[in-house]
Amino acid sequence: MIEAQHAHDANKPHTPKETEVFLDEAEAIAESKGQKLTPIRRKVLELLLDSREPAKAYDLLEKIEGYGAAKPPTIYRALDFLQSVGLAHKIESLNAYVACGHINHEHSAVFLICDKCGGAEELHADATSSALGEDLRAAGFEIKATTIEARGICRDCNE
Amino acid sequence: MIEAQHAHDANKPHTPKETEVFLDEAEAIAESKGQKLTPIRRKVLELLLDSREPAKAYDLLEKIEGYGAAKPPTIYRALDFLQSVGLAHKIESLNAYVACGHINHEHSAVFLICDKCGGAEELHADATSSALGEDLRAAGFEIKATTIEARGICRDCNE
DNA sequence: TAGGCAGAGTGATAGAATAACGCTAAAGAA
DNA sequence: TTCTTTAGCGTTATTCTATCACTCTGCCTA
Repeated sequence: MIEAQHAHDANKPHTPKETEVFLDEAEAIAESKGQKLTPIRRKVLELLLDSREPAKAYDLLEKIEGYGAAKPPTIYRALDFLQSVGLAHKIESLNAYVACGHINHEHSAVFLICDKCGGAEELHADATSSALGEDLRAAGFEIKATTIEARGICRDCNE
Repeated sequence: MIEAQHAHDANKPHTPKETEVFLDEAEAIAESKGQKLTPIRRKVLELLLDSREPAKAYDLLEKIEGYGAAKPPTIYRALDFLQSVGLAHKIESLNAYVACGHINHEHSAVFLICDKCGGAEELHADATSSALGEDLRAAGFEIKATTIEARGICRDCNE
């Protein structure tokens, strides 16, 4: 098992150094799953990490441009890959993407989306997850994946 | 308070009669909020009720056609209205819409989306809702709305 | 009656995502 | 090594989802 206990806090800006460390961890994680973090995938993940807010696919498209004018499928393929190995999430209610802040957790994450600052915090909400699992089992539903998102005002914006 | 305890089960097909009764209830609900269930809004709600699966906006567009060729804004305005008065929900992970099956609940609904039959059951998951409220309070987050959706296989399809 | 406004029509466009194809280069088999 | 396969990416086009900006109408109210 790869140890990817990374230093940075997903909700704070990070230094270039931290980002690079994280990207190297991500590469190791991908390889531990027999997958490759190609330059494009790495670049997209880097953009997600650098973004203070959930990133839209077409914004990534523009930002990656200096790199070699990317077209939509390029971005979407990279995003699909990152999601498939657990390095990124899609926030359905925003049609936007974030780097995963909790590598190594078999998580069903909860996202707290602040309507004021536009940020999205990834919360590891154990009570919610287990309650949901319970409610769904009771309903006879076999879970494959869950999406939990909350809109509101975050702690910082409420001060 | 209007009593809108309606007879039909949201996950079973309903008779035209049931649909009409429900639409009349819906009209009363809208009016109790100082809003009007105009013919277009009523028609869109009717289409949602008649649909066995979550309905896509552009499918509604086609179905409403005999009615007077509608354009996208017409549908989206009707859907926005229905959501605003709690008569419909958007399922974010499908970009599709359903009539609300639990009128009169101040609910944060949970949707169980079956990958096999394509249906979406609206579940009143109390344990989950309160756990989520708890987790979010603990995180200092002020909730305005929540989206909870599960993908998987429903009870019926598992038999 | 005049004014204001919500609702709806309409054409255009923005934004999100995928289809379908071909090319290349690296990995695996012979 | 050489052949074969396949994953990844480039490219064009298209589909699907949603909103903008403007107009018109009919209702309510002053």
